[in-house]
Amino acid sequence: MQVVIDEVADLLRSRGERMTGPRRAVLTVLAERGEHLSADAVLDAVARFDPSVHRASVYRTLEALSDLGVVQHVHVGHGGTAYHLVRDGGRHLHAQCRRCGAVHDLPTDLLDDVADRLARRHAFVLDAGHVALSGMCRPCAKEATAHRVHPGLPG
Amino acid sequence: MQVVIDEVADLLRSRGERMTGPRRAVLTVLAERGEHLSADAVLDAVARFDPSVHRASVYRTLEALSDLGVVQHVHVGHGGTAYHLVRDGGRHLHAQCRRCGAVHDLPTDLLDDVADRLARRHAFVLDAGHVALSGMCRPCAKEATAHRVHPGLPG
DNA sequence: TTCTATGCAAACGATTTGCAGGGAG
DNA sequence: CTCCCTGCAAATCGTTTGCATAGAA
Repeated sequence: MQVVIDEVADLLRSRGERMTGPRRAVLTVLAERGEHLSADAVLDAVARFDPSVHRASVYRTLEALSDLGVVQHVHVGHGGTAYHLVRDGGRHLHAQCRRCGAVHDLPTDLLDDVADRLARRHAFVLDAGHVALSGMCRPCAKEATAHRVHPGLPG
Repeated sequence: MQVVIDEVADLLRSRGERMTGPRRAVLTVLAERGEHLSADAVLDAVARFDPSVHRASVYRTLEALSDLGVVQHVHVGHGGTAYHLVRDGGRHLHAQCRRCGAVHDLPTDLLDDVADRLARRHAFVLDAGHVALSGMCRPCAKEATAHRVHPGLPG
């Protein structure tokens, strides 16, 4: 984890930028929880060990780290954005459950065929990882079915 | 077009709801331009023949028509939402160019195989039409390449 | 010392809500 | 005559920006 911070620090300095407290904090949060976090979730986690870090700094840090290529963001349904460290595996795909909101990682090649078809028949160059596919994870799908009102019953 | 309005009016009344001026206006706009419109674009178009229709009513109307199943929305990158009438063909898919913002329609079956794989191997039930795939249309992809700074050139 | 990044507060754009009155059925 | 829908204004949510200053190199 310290390794991550040191590497990013070098990267920053090589561009005339700086490693600071808020940036260390954001990196730590993203590294410790391998998940996809909203800006707000990052802020919360950061605040837990340094409440003086300001909301705006979190946004600015996430942007700076994105420019560096260290962080990526995914657009998820309903206008949300999720951030995560770029892992060694490189770009991967995402699917978000519209019920519980969780973001799942998917293998990079899942949409390769679709990308081919899009390029060939629809003149469209797909950037598969930038927007999360939408749907429901199995547990939520089950619950949703269970809670659905049965035909014939009141309500 | 009048047909659309009459049908929706019946649907509304069958639920104890009402066909009103603003709702007629929104339906007309969505029917006349078969495109995917943002709430703001709908407002603009509506205002052209009835400026007294309020922004809030457009949002409320779009929501009401969505509940009816007459209108669908798609989430597009960067937090936008696009609305369109449900066409006879039923659910279709969308791809948005992240450069020019245009939303393209795609055949419904494009993601069938992917949906199968997701269900089988990743316990995820895909709702393919609800979020637009992201990428670039060919013209934009060409321009983006052309405008890219060449290595070795200043800038 | 220099110049980037920060905290703060205010601005922002898209969407939502409470309320009293207007109008569809 | 009812009660849903509307216009209006204010609130809300997530994000961005201008500014003076703290602090990294």
